[in-house]
Amino acid sequence: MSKDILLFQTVASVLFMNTILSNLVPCPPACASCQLRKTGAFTPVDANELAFIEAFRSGTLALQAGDTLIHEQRPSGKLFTLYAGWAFRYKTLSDGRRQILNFLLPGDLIGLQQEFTDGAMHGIEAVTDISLCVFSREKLWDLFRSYPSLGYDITWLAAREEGMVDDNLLTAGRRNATERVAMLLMHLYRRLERLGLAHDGSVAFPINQQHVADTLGLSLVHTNKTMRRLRRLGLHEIRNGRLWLRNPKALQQLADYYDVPLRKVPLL
Amino acid sequence: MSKDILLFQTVASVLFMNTILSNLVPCPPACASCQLRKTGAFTPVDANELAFIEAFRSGTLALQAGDTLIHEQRPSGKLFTLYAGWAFRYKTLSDGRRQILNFLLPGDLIGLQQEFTDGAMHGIEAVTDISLCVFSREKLWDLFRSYPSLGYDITWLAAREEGMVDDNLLTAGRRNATERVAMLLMHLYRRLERLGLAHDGSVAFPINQQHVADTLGLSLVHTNKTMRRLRRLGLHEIRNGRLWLRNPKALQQLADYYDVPLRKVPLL
DNA sequence: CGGTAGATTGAGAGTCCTCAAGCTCTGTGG
DNA sequence: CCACAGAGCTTGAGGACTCTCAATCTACCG
Repeated sequence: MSKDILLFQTVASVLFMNTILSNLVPCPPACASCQLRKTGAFTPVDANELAFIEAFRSGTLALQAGDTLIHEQRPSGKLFTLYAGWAFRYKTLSDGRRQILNFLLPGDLIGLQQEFTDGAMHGIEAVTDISLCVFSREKLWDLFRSYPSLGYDITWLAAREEGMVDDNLLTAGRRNATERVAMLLMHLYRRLERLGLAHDGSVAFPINQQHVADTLGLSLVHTNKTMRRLRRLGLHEIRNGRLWLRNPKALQQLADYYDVPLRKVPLL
Repeated sequence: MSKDILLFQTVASVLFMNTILSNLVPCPPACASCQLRKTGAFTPVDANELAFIEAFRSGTLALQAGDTLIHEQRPSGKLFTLYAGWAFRYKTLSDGRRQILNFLLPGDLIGLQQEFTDGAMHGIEAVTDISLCVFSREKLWDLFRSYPSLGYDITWLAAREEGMVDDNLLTAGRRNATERVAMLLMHLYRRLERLGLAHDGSVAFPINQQHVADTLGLSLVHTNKTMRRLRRLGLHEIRNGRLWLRNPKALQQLADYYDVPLRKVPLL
């Protein structure tokens, strides 16, 4: 830590420091100044809806990389919208084998299944430092009653996430290691790009090979060898926490990936 | 076909014949006489809601085993509730590899993702002859607006189905062949049991080993060898289209399966 | 009795996994 | 300024699990 930073720390709160050090983007105090909505990736809401969302929101929350937002098995009582950073949903078997179900990126609604699903639960863990808007579950019914349009949006989000898990199941069940890696790279790149998070042909890529392995249902070693090969073939490059698709065409073909028209998505 | 049947055919419509021959249970003309609701597996609705559902329903449909209800890629414009029989959701890669995403049993809502999901679509195929209630998608928004409680129910169903796909992803990604088979047998048995479809310790089991393989992400041959072994070990038995769990404890342990308290589920 | 769908089995080949080390980079402490 | 520890990435080797190919067998149907 440099002298300047140390000096700075004497006048800034530790919390704020963490923010600076990790590049965490905190949630804005009011939904009106939400930066996510300005990306154009989300469906617009009218003033009334926005006001309701604002009232629905019970606060914000910041977690550090590696923290657990929702524990497997333990119901959470809250809903969240991920505002900044990466997280993932996962399930584990009792002997520790872990499967990542899907990654959560800014704008994703978190915790909906906790309420409804009757199977065992899933956990949610932060990949990077993250900031979230918090909603209380008790008010969810109010939302459906008062603003059916928002209820409709929530159903949309639920169905969209299911579609994502569907894709991951197809990948884990029927693609080989090479195809799986290619699929994941394409999928994440496109999602981030849609959010306007691609810069100079690259996107942030904060996950490690263990995350990739747990997502794809592969071992760490085989994941490594597969990614290494794809990199040697010049298909992609991961460096300094960023991902470049050096040959998207080839990756797309390998993965049997189809680009879909980017639709706007609801944002709560 | 026996003489009696041939004789009978002369006075009955072919459609009706199909019904008889396949044991198809047709949808009742009115929701008030819905047999599914009487099973006790579903959350009760009040008279107003029931009336709305009745109005929402635009008709019924019967399909034969093997028929495709919704084609991959092609949007369907309709929603369905499966009334009787088995179906499944699936996705395929362009070279034909198929992954079954989840099985659909009586009471399951079908086609919700078609509206919302932005990835490629999934197909839906009938395993047995099936009968369905049909709803027009245009009225879905009406439903949310007029009966927020039903909108809430639909979100519930969407989240519940996602939970099921989550489980299947964990299975395909992290369980070995033996565990996968054990998991599927437990899962299907419990779901059918909950619907009151277990009789004398067995449930209908109309799927073949190719279905099992496509569900679990295994090859047909390896699926066969695995199921054969479990049967030799006395864990289960499949005969005449029915499934017996001869040793549920062992299956449960193998699969790392946890029985969950059976909650009532909404029914549209 | 031939034809077809589905279940079985054997054999050999691959893909993927586990075990075991090294290597690189970064932050920490002496 | 360098040794050291920890996290993450890489590589090699051998073995286990699954896959593909090829038949055979059974049950049911016309």
